[in-house]
Amino acid sequence: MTFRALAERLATGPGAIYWHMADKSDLVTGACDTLIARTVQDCVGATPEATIRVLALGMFDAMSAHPWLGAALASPAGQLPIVRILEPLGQQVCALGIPEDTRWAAVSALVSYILGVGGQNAANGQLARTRGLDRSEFLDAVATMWSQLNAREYPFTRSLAVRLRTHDDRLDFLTGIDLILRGIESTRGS
Amino acid sequence: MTFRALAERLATGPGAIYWHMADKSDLVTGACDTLIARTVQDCVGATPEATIRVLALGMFDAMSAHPWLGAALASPAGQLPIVRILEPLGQQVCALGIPEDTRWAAVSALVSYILGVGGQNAANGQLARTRGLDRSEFLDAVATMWSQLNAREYPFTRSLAVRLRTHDDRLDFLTGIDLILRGIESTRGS
DNA sequence: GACACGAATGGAACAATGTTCCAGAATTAT
DNA sequence: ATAATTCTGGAACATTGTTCCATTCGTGTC
Repeated sequence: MTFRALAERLATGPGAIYWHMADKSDLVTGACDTLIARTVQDCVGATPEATIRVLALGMFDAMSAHPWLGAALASPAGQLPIVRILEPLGQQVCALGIPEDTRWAAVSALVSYILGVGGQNAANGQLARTRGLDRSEFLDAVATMWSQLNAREYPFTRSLAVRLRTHDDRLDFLTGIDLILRGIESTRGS
Repeated sequence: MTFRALAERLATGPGAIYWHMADKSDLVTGACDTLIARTVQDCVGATPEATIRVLALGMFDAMSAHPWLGAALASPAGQLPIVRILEPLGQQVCALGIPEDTRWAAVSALVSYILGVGGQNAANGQLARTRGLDRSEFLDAVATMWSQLNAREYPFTRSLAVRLRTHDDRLDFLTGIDLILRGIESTRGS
Protein backbone atom coordinates (compact mmCIF):
# COMPACT_ATOMS: atom_id res chain seq x y z
CA MET A 1 0.00 0.00 0.00
CA THR A 2 1.58 3.21 -1.19
CA PHE A 3 0.93 6.69 0.12
CA ARG A 4 -0.46 7.87 -3.17
CA ALA A 5 -2.85 4.95 -3.35
CA LEU A 6 -3.93 5.66 0.19
CA ALA A 7 -4.39 9.33 -0.61
CA GLU A 8 -6.48 8.48 -3.65
CA ARG A 9 -8.62 6.04 -1.71
CA LEU A 10 -9.17 8.74 0.88
CA ALA A 11 -9.84 11.28 -1.89
CA THR A 12 -7.13 13.61 -0.65
CA GLY A 13 -3.41 14.30 -1.01
CA PRO A 14 -0.39 12.86 0.76
CA GLY A 15 0.10 16.07 2.71
CA ALA A 16 -3.20 15.66 4.51
CA ILE A 17 -2.13 12.27 5.78
CA TYR A 18 1.15 13.66 7.06
CA TRP A 19 -0.74 16.20 9.13
CA HIS A 20 -2.07 13.31 11.22
CA MET A 21 0.81 10.85 11.04
CA ALA A 22 4.51 11.38 11.60
CA ASP A 23 5.62 8.89 8.95
CA LYS A 24 4.79 5.55 7.43
CA SER A 25 6.08 3.51 10.32
CA ASP A 26 3.63 5.39 12.52
CA LEU A 27 0.80 4.41 10.25
CA VAL A 28 1.82 0.79 10.03
CA THR A 29 2.50 0.47 13.73
CA GLY A 30 -0.90 1.91 14.48
CA ALA A 31 -2.59 -0.51 12.13
CA CYS A 32 -0.65 -3.41 13.64
CA ASP A 33 -1.62 -2.29 17.07
CA THR A 34 -5.37 -2.24 16.57
CA LEU A 35 -5.31 -5.42 14.53
CA ILE A 36 -3.30 -7.34 17.10
CA ALA A 37 -5.31 -5.97 19.97
CA ARG A 38 -8.44 -7.26 18.29
CA THR A 39 -6.80 -10.60 17.52
CA VAL A 40 -5.48 -11.17 21.00
CA GLN A 41 -8.50 -10.20 23.06
CA ASP A 42 -10.82 -12.97 24.23
CA CYS A 43 -8.27 -15.66 23.48
CA VAL A 44 -9.10 -18.20 26.13
CA GLY A 45 -8.81 -21.95 26.22
CA ALA A 46 -9.50 -24.65 28.76
CA THR A 47 -5.87 -24.84 29.84
CA PRO A 48 -2.85 -22.52 29.56
CA GLU A 49 -1.54 -24.70 26.73
CA ALA A 50 -4.83 -24.45 24.90
CA THR A 51 -4.87 -20.69 25.34
CA ILE A 52 -1.36 -20.42 23.96
CA ARG A 53 -2.45 -22.47 20.96
CA VAL A 54 -5.44 -20.23 20.38
CA LEU A 55 -3.27 -17.12 20.66
CA ALA A 56 -0.70 -18.48 18.26
CA LEU A 57 -3.31 -19.61 15.76
CA GLY A 58 -4.99 -16.23 15.99
CA MET A 59 -1.75 -14.54 15.09
CA PHE A 60 -1.17 -16.99 12.28
CA ASP A 61 -4.59 -16.36 10.81
CA ALA A 62 -4.23 -12.60 11.19
CA MET A 63 -0.92 -12.71 9.36
CA SER A 64 -2.42 -14.85 6.63
CA ALA A 65 -5.37 -12.51 6.20
CA HIS A 66 -3.17 -9.39 6.23
CA PRO A 67 0.11 -10.20 4.48
CA TRP A 68 1.72 -6.90 5.45
CA LEU A 69 1.45 -7.85 9.13
CA GLY A 70 4.29 -10.34 8.97
CA ALA A 71 6.65 -7.85 7.42
CA ALA A 72 5.45 -5.03 9.67
CA LEU A 73 5.94 -6.96 12.88
CA ALA A 74 9.57 -7.54 12.04
CA SER A 75 10.53 -3.90 12.30
CA PRO A 76 9.10 -2.21 15.40
CA ALA A 77 10.87 -4.16 18.11
CA GLY A 78 9.95 -3.83 21.75
CA GLN A 79 7.14 -1.60 20.55
CA LEU A 80 3.53 -1.90 21.55
CA PRO A 81 2.43 -4.41 18.90
CA ILE A 82 5.03 -6.93 20.03
CA VAL A 83 4.22 -6.31 23.67
CA ARG A 84 0.58 -7.03 22.92
CA ILE A 85 1.62 -10.55 21.90
CA LEU A 86 4.31 -10.98 24.50
CA GLU A 87 2.08 -10.21 27.44
CA PRO A 88 -0.70 -12.81 27.10
CA LEU A 89 1.82 -15.47 26.11
CA GLY A 90 3.85 -14.62 29.19
CA GLN A 91 0.82 -14.79 31.43
CA GLN A 92 -0.05 -18.23 30.14
CA VAL A 93 3.51 -19.43 30.57
CA CYS A 94 3.32 -18.23 34.16
CA ALA A 95 0.06 -20.11 34.54
CA LEU A 96 1.85 -23.22 33.33
CA GLY A 97 3.94 -23.02 36.46
CA ILE A 98 7.23 -22.45 34.70
CA PRO A 99 9.87 -21.18 37.16
CA GLU A 100 10.75 -17.56 36.79
CA ASP A 101 14.26 -18.04 35.44
CA THR A 102 13.10 -19.99 32.40
CA ARG A 103 9.98 -18.00 31.61
CA TRP A 104 11.78 -15.54 29.42
CA ALA A 105 13.33 -18.30 27.34
CA ALA A 106 9.97 -19.97 26.87
CA VAL A 107 8.11 -16.82 25.90
CA SER A 108 10.85 -15.50 23.68
CA ALA A 109 11.00 -18.82 21.84
CA LEU A 110 7.26 -18.74 21.25
CA VAL A 111 7.30 -15.15 20.01
CA SER A 112 10.27 -15.71 17.75
CA TYR A 113 8.69 -18.79 16.28
CA ILE A 114 5.34 -17.10 15.68
CA LEU A 115 6.94 -14.07 14.06
CA GLY A 116 9.33 -16.27 12.10
CA VAL A 117 6.58 -18.37 10.56
CA GLY A 118 4.46 -15.31 9.93
CA GLY A 119 7.25 -13.45 8.21
CA GLN A 120 8.16 -16.43 6.08
CA ASN A 121 4.56 -16.99 5.06
CA ALA A 122 4.08 -13.34 4.25
CA ALA A 123 7.19 -13.36 2.09
CA ASN A 124 6.05 -16.50 0.29
CA GLY A 125 2.67 -14.98 -0.36
CA GLN A 126 4.15 -11.76 -1.68
CA LEU A 127 6.59 -13.61 -3.93
CA ALA A 128 3.79 -15.74 -5.30
CA ARG A 129 1.62 -12.68 -5.86
CA THR A 130 4.27 -10.75 -7.79
CA ARG A 131 4.73 -13.78 -10.01
CA GLY A 132 1.01 -14.16 -10.46
CA LEU A 133 0.85 -17.63 -8.98
CA ASP A 134 -1.75 -18.98 -6.62
CA ARG A 135 -0.79 -21.05 -3.63
CA SER A 136 -0.75 -24.46 -5.28
CA GLU A 137 1.17 -23.22 -8.30
CA PHE A 138 3.73 -21.68 -6.00
CA LEU A 139 4.09 -24.88 -3.97
CA ASP A 140 4.41 -26.79 -7.21
CA ALA A 141 7.21 -24.53 -8.36
CA VAL A 142 9.14 -24.95 -5.12
CA ALA A 143 8.53 -28.70 -5.02
CA THR A 144 9.77 -29.05 -8.58
CA MET A 145 12.91 -27.07 -7.81
CA TRP A 146 13.57 -29.16 -4.74
CA SER A 147 13.09 -32.43 -6.56
CA GLN A 148 15.67 -31.35 -9.11
CA LEU A 149 18.37 -30.78 -6.51
CA ASN A 150 21.50 -32.86 -6.52
CA ALA A 151 20.62 -36.22 -4.94
CA ARG A 152 23.88 -36.62 -3.07
CA GLU A 153 24.06 -33.13 -1.61
CA TYR A 154 20.39 -32.60 -0.83
CA PRO A 155 18.79 -35.94 0.04
CA PHE A 156 16.65 -34.58 2.84
CA THR A 157 15.25 -31.60 0.95
CA ARG A 158 14.48 -33.83 -2.02
CA SER A 159 12.60 -36.22 0.24
CA LEU A 160 10.39 -33.33 1.30
CA ALA A 161 9.43 -32.29 -2.22
CA VAL A 162 6.49 -34.68 -2.53
CA ARG A 163 5.06 -33.93 0.87
CA LEU A 164 5.37 -30.19 0.24
CA ARG A 165 2.62 -30.10 -2.39
CA THR A 166 -0.06 -31.30 0.00
CA HIS A 167 1.07 -29.88 3.30
CA ASP A 168 -1.09 -27.62 5.45
CA ASP A 169 0.70 -24.48 6.63
CA ARG A 170 -1.69 -23.93 9.47
CA LEU A 171 -1.39 -27.45 10.80
CA ASP A 172 2.38 -27.41 10.52
CA PHE A 173 2.46 -24.16 12.40
CA LEU A 174 0.40 -25.61 15.22
CA THR A 175 2.60 -28.69 15.33
CA GLY A 176 5.59 -26.40 15.82
CA ILE A 177 3.82 -24.65 18.68
CA ASP A 178 3.12 -28.01 20.29
CA LEU A 179 6.76 -28.95 19.87
CA ILE A 180 7.87 -25.84 21.72
CA LEU A 181 5.18 -26.31 24.35
CA ARG A 182 6.37 -29.82 25.01
CA GLY A 183 9.91 -28.54 25.31
CA ILE A 184 8.77 -25.90 27.76
CA GLU A 185 6.87 -28.36 29.89
CA SER A 186 9.79 -30.72 30.03
CA THR A 187 11.80 -27.99 31.78
CA ARG A 188 9.25 -27.81 34.57
CA GLY A 189 10.35 -31.06 36.10
CA SER A 190 14.08 -30.44 35.91
CA MET B 1 23.70 -0.92 0.74
CA THR B 2 22.45 1.09 -2.22
CA PHE B 3 23.33 0.50 -5.85
CA ARG B 4 24.98 3.90 -6.15
CA ALA B 5 27.11 3.25 -3.08
CA LEU B 6 28.06 -0.11 -4.51
CA ALA B 7 28.87 1.47 -7.87
CA GLU B 8 31.05 4.08 -6.19
CA ARG B 9 32.84 1.48 -4.10
CA LEU B 10 33.49 -0.45 -7.29
CA ALA B 11 34.54 2.76 -9.07
CA THR B 12 31.99 2.28 -11.80
CA GLY B 13 28.37 3.06 -12.66
CA PRO B 14 25.14 1.24 -11.91
CA GLY B 15 24.83 0.08 -15.50
CA ALA B 16 27.98 -1.99 -15.24
CA ILE B 17 26.53 -3.92 -12.32
CA TYR B 18 23.34 -4.63 -14.23
CA TRP B 19 25.34 -6.21 -17.00
CA HIS B 20 26.30 -8.98 -14.58
CA MET B 21 23.21 -9.17 -12.35
CA ALA B 22 19.55 -9.33 -13.29
CA ASP B 23 18.37 -7.25 -10.34
CA LYS B 24 18.97 -6.55 -6.69
CA SER B 25 17.34 -9.71 -5.44
CA ASP B 26 19.83 -11.62 -7.59
CA LEU B 27 22.68 -9.82 -5.92
CA VAL B 28 21.36 -10.33 -2.41
CA THR B 29 20.44 -13.96 -2.99
CA GLY B 30 23.91 -14.60 -4.33
CA ALA B 31 25.53 -12.98 -1.33
CA CYS B 32 23.28 -14.94 1.02
CA ASP B 33 24.14 -18.10 -0.77
CA THR B 34 27.90 -17.86 -0.48
CA LEU B 35 27.71 -16.58 3.07
CA ILE B 36 25.43 -19.36 4.24
CA ALA B 37 27.36 -22.00 2.38
CA ARG B 38 30.50 -20.87 4.19
CA THR B 39 28.65 -20.73 7.52
CA VAL B 40 27.11 -24.15 7.22
CA GLN B 41 30.05 -26.16 5.99
CA ASP B 42 32.11 -28.03 8.58
CA CYS B 43 29.41 -27.72 11.19
CA VAL B 44 29.90 -30.91 13.12
CA GLY B 45 29.34 -31.78 16.74
CA ALA B 46 29.70 -34.90 18.83
CA THR B 47 26.00 -35.72 18.58
CA PRO B 48 23.18 -34.74 16.22
CA GLU B 49 21.87 -32.37 18.88
CA ALA B 50 25.27 -30.76 19.23
CA THR B 51 25.56 -30.38 15.47
CA ILE B 52 22.16 -28.71 15.32
CA ARG B 53 23.27 -26.32 18.05
CA VAL B 54 26.44 -25.49 16.16
CA LEU B 55 24.49 -24.94 12.95
CA ALA B 56 21.97 -22.69 14.65
CA LEU B 57 24.62 -20.69 16.46
CA GLY B 58 26.54 -20.32 13.22
CA MET B 59 23.47 -18.84 11.59
CA PHE B 60 22.88 -16.59 14.57
CA ASP B 61 26.41 -15.26 14.46
CA ALA B 62 26.32 -14.81 10.72
CA MET B 63 23.11 -12.80 11.01
CA SER B 64 24.61 -10.73 13.80
CA ALA B 65 27.73 -9.99 11.80
CA HIS B 66 25.76 -9.19 8.63
CA PRO B 67 22.54 -7.44 9.62
CA TRP B 68 21.14 -7.54 6.11
CA LEU B 69 21.10 -11.36 6.22
CA GLY B 70 18.11 -11.53 8.50
CA ALA B 71 16.03 -9.31 6.26
CA ALA B 72 17.31 -10.99 3.10
CA LEU B 73 16.50 -14.50 4.25
CA ALA B 74 12.89 -13.55 4.80
CA SER B 75 12.20 -12.94 1.13
CA PRO B 76 13.56 -15.70 -1.12
CA ALA B 77 11.50 -18.63 0.08
CA GLY B 78 12.23 -22.15 -1.00
CA GLN B 79 15.26 -20.72 -2.74
CA LEU B 80 18.77 -22.00 -2.46
CA PRO B 81 19.84 -20.05 0.65
CA ILE B 82 16.99 -21.51 2.68
CA VAL B 83 17.64 -24.97 1.33
CA ARG B 84 21.25 -24.66 2.42
CA ILE B 85 20.02 -24.35 6.02
CA LEU B 86 17.15 -26.80 5.68
CA GLU B 87 19.29 -29.65 4.42
CA PRO B 88 21.86 -30.07 7.19
CA LEU B 89 19.23 -29.51 9.86
CA GLY B 90 17.08 -32.18 8.24
CA GLN B 91 19.97 -34.60 8.06
CA GLN B 92 20.67 -34.16 11.74
CA VAL B 93 17.01 -34.59 12.62
CA CYS B 94 17.08 -37.84 10.66
CA ALA B 95 20.17 -38.85 12.59
CA LEU B 96 18.24 -38.22 15.78
CA GLY B 97 15.99 -41.07 14.80
CA ILE B 98 12.85 -39.01 14.43
CA PRO B 99 10.17 -40.94 12.51
CA GLU B 100 9.57 -39.72 8.99
CA ASP B 101 6.13 -38.28 9.57
CA THR B 102 7.33 -35.80 12.21
CA ARG B 103 10.63 -34.85 10.64
CA TRP B 104 9.14 -32.04 8.62
CA ALA B 105 7.50 -30.51 11.67
CA ALA B 106 10.77 -30.64 13.59
CA VAL B 107 12.89 -29.15 10.85
CA SER B 108 10.38 -26.51 9.90
CA ALA B 109 10.09 -25.43 13.54
CA LEU B 110 13.86 -25.10 13.79
CA VAL B 111 14.14 -23.12 10.57
CA SER B 112 11.26 -20.81 11.44
CA TYR B 113 12.71 -20.16 14.86
CA ILE B 114 16.20 -19.45 13.54
CA LEU B 115 14.90 -17.10 10.85
CA GLY B 116 12.49 -15.50 13.30
CA VAL B 117 15.15 -14.65 15.84
CA GLY B 118 17.52 -13.53 13.11
CA GLY B 119 14.96 -11.26 11.53
CA GLN B 120 13.98 -9.77 14.83
CA ASN B 121 17.58 -9.15 15.81
CA ALA B 122 18.36 -7.60 12.47
CA ALA B 123 15.37 -5.28 12.78
CA ASN B 124 16.39 -4.29 16.30
CA GLY B 125 19.91 -3.57 15.17
CA GLN B 126 18.75 -1.49 12.23
CA LEU B 127 16.33 0.48 14.37
CA ALA B 128 19.04 1.16 16.94
CA ARG B 129 21.46 2.20 14.20
CA THR B 130 19.08 4.67 12.58
CA ARG B 131 18.51 6.23 15.99
CA GLY B 132 22.22 6.33 16.68
CA LEU B 133 22.04 4.11 19.73
CA ASP B 134 24.41 1.34 20.70
CA ARG B 135 23.12 -1.94 21.99
CA SER B 136 22.94 -1.08 25.69
CA GLU B 137 21.29 2.26 25.03
CA PHE B 138 18.73 0.54 22.88
CA LEU B 139 18.01 -2.10 25.52
CA ASP B 140 17.73 0.66 28.07
CA ALA B 141 15.18 2.48 25.98
CA VAL B 142 13.06 -0.63 25.55
CA ALA B 143 13.40 -1.58 29.22
CA THR B 144 12.32 1.90 30.26
CA MET B 145 9.30 1.80 27.98
CA TRP B 146 8.32 -1.61 29.31
CA SER B 147 8.66 -0.56 32.94
CA GLN B 148 6.31 2.34 32.30
CA LEU B 149 3.52 0.14 31.00
CA ASN B 150 0.24 -0.09 32.86
CA ALA B 151 0.78 -2.41 35.81
CA ARG B 152 -2.58 -4.09 35.61
CA GLU B 153 -2.59 -4.76 31.88
CA TYR B 154 1.06 -5.65 31.41
CA PRO B 155 2.35 -7.34 34.57
CA PHE B 156 4.43 -9.92 32.74
CA THR B 157 6.14 -7.55 30.34
CA ARG B 158 6.92 -5.20 33.22
CA SER B 159 8.49 -8.04 35.14
CA LEU B 160 10.85 -8.60 32.21
CA ALA B 161 12.07 -5.03 32.04
CA VAL B 162 14.83 -5.45 34.60
CA ARG B 163 16.13 -8.69 33.21
CA LEU B 164 16.11 -7.26 29.68
CA ARG B 165 19.01 -4.88 30.34
CA THR B 166 21.46 -7.64 31.13
CA HIS B 167 20.24 -10.47 28.96
CA ASP B 168 22.43 -12.22 26.40
CA ASP B 169 20.80 -12.58 22.98
CA ARG B 170 23.07 -15.39 21.96
CA LEU B 171 22.44 -17.42 25.10
CA ASP B 172 18.69 -16.88 24.89
CA PHE B 173 18.75 -18.01 21.30
CA LEU B 174 20.54 -21.20 22.22
CA THR B 175 18.12 -21.83 25.06
CA GLY B 176 15.28 -21.58 22.56
CA ILE B 177 17.00 -24.12 20.32
CA ASP B 178 17.38 -26.47 23.27
CA LEU B 179 13.71 -26.02 24.07
CA ILE B 180 12.72 -27.04 20.57
CA LEU B 181 15.21 -29.91 20.60
CA ARG B 182 13.73 -31.22 23.81
CA GLY B 183 10.29 -30.99 22.29
CA ILE B 184 11.49 -32.87 19.23
CA GLU B 185 13.09 -35.62 21.27
CA SER B 186 10.00 -36.06 23.37
CA THR B 187 8.10 -37.03 20.22
CA ARG B 188 10.49 -39.88 19.56
CA GLY B 189 8.99 -42.04 22.30
CA SER B 190 5.37 -41.46 21.47
C1' DG C 1 48.63 -3.72 -38.56
C1' DA C 2 43.77 -2.34 -39.65
C1' DC C 3 39.26 -3.67 -38.99
C1' DA C 4 35.03 -5.69 -37.21
C1' DC C 5 32.26 -7.25 -33.72
C1' DG C 6 30.76 -8.67 -29.33
C1' DA C 7 31.60 -7.82 -24.35
C1' DA C 8 31.58 -4.57 -20.94
C1' DT C 9 31.32 0.14 -19.09
C1' DG C 10 29.52 4.21 -16.83
C1' DG C 11 26.84 7.96 -16.67
C1' DA C 12 22.40 10.07 -17.87
C1' DA C 13 17.65 9.53 -17.59
C1' DC C 14 13.20 7.17 -15.91
C1' DA C 15 9.81 5.44 -12.55
C1' DA C 16 8.13 4.64 -8.08
C1' DT C 17 7.81 6.01 -3.41
C1' DG C 18 8.43 8.33 1.15
C1' DT C 19 8.51 12.94 2.56
C1' DT C 20 8.28 18.04 2.82
C1' DC C 21 6.39 22.58 1.58
C1' DC C 22 3.14 25.87 1.17
C1' DA C 23 -0.69 28.51 -0.53
C1' DG C 24 -5.17 28.31 0.40
C1' DA C 25 -9.73 26.45 2.35
C1' DA C 26 -12.34 25.29 6.43
C1' DT C 27 -13.23 25.91 11.12
C1' DT C 28 -13.19 27.94 15.44
C1' DA C 29 -12.51 31.64 18.76
C1' DT C 30 -13.08 36.58 19.92
C1' DA D 1 -17.07 40.07 11.03
C1' DT D 2 -12.48 39.39 11.70
C1' DA D 3 -8.45 36.92 13.16
C1' DA D 4 -6.11 32.83 14.23
C1' DT D 5 -5.69 28.10 14.18
C1' DT D 6 -6.49 23.74 12.02
C1' DC D 7 -6.45 21.12 8.18
C1' DT D 8 -6.21 20.15 3.11
C1' DG D 9 -4.30 18.75 -1.28
C1' DG D 10 -1.36 19.08 -4.82
C1' DA D 11 3.24 20.35 -6.35
C1' DA D 12 7.91 19.59 -5.67
C1' DC D 13 12.09 17.10 -3.59
C1' DA D 14 15.20 13.14 -2.37
C1' DT D 15 16.30 8.50 -2.64
C1' DT D 16 16.60 4.18 -4.88
C1' DG D 17 15.94 0.39 -8.19
C1' DT D 18 16.18 0.10 -13.05
C1' DT D 19 16.80 0.96 -18.08
C1' DC D 20 19.10 3.07 -22.09
C1' DC D 21 22.70 4.02 -24.93
C1' DA D 22 26.81 6.10 -26.75
C1' DT D 23 31.37 4.73 -25.96
C1' DT D 24 35.38 1.92 -24.82
C1' DC D 25 37.95 -2.37 -24.46
C1' DG D 26 39.50 -6.70 -25.95
C1' DT D 27 39.87 -10.29 -29.28
C1' DG D 28 39.81 -12.75 -33.44
C1' DT D 29 40.22 -12.14 -38.67
C1' DC D 30 42.04 -10.69 -43.17
